[in-house]
Amino acid sequence: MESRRERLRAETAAEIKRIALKHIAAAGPASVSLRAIARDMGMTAGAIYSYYDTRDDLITALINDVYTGLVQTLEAARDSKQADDGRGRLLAWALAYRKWAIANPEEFRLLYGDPAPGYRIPEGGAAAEAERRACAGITGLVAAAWPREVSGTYRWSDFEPDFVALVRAQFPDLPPAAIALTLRVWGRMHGLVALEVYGHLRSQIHDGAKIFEAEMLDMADELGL
Amino acid sequence: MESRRERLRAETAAEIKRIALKHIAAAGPASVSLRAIARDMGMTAGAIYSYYDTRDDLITALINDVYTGLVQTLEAARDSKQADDGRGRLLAWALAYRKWAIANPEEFRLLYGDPAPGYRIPEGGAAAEAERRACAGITGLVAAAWPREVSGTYRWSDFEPDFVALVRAQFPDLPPAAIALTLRVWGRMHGLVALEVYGHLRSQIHDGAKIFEAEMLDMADELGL
DNA sequence: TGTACATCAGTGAACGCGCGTTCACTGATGTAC
DNA sequence: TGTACATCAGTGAACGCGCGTTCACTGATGTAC
Repeated sequence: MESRRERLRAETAAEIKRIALKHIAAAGPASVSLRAIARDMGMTAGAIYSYYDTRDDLITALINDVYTGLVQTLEAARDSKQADDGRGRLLAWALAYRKWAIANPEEFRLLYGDPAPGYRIPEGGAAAEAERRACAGITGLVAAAWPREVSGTYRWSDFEPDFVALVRAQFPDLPPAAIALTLRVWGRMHGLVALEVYGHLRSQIHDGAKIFEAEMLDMADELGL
Repeated sequence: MESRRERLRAETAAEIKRIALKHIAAAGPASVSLRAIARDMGMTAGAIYSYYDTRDDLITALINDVYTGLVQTLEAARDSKQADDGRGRLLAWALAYRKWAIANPEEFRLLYGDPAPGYRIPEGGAAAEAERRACAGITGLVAAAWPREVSGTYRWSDFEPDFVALVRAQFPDLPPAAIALTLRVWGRMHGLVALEVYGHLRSQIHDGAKIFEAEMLDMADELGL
């Protein structure tokens, strides 16, 4: 029931994002400028305002798209392994995370660095939704390794209520300590990748794949997977 | 043997950095602007060019100072523990890393995020020197846990030659696998801190201290410390 | 101690840039009769 | 099928902004005799 006009409109909105992403990939998140995008599209800068109210709105849309894409990639990698292969699923997720980051460093910076000068991430946006989904994915991977022993004792009140509600709905049997472990696993996956993408391993090592894989293998061992 | 003029000059150069750091702490690394600094100092923007040839030169100087300060903090924390307390020293270093990052989030972003729009880190600068020093510090902590078993087999050629030379001079008995472990330890320390500083744990947890400490305790255990 | 000169930190004005955003408008596309 | 009108995507010019950088200059501070 969508008119020709609506279709064209949606296509233009999508092309704006496509060009913006091209700029990000080429020169980093800071290079997203409405004028530059318009120039590339053969349009006037003002025209973009029919599609996005504000530059920040566009950035938000980009973050949503990129984050959703990343999560889909991770889920697909995980699901390429048998459901009962907890170890394989965890490793597939982790390696896909690094692979995506190395292949899309600027997009990684968009999500996990400073998205753009002066930009503030909106509180309840769709990026937060994608982040929740990623987090739930890791929780599922950790759940496969449960029960087990970890450092520290936790209560549900250690976590944000909204997040607790979400987790408990999806994983009714997991204790708070498992959530703590989920976040730790996430951090452990993230650390080497962030260092590598931001160039901090460059003067030590040419390729971070090997130590990242070793780290993830040992992590899987320690999780008992 | 320094003249009055030289002293004043050095003081002004230092004040420029001090004000720049204040701006970074207040509004992030992207907010460093020569004009804003000059304004705060009651000077003209052009005057800064007697002290720093370029905006990027100033940023480089800031990164050097901040990184050096961080490394000194870490070394001091480590050295507050007995030399034979390998576990205590590792934990002191790690906790000091997070504490510094949480207390100085914008400085952390300056070092580990995008320093400033359009800024490229110079190759052989003093920031690289500070990074080497940090890396050597962790190597020392890992050395205390050696020998032990880890995933993967390594050759010296897996690492950058300059870095290898440095490590072998300082720790002649360590094998390449220990260096790999050093980088992994660094990554593991960095991951949760980076996520927390960039706000990615905000919707899950109010305070990352507890899970970070648990992660570091388990890491020390796994290192056999 | 006093004078003549050199140094050099800081001024102020200018250059040229790209940016986000607004707004009155044009002209093509769609709709209703 | 043809006409009258409504919609609305995109124009182009403007606003005001802050930025890095350059440059001829002034005037105070230091130096040499």
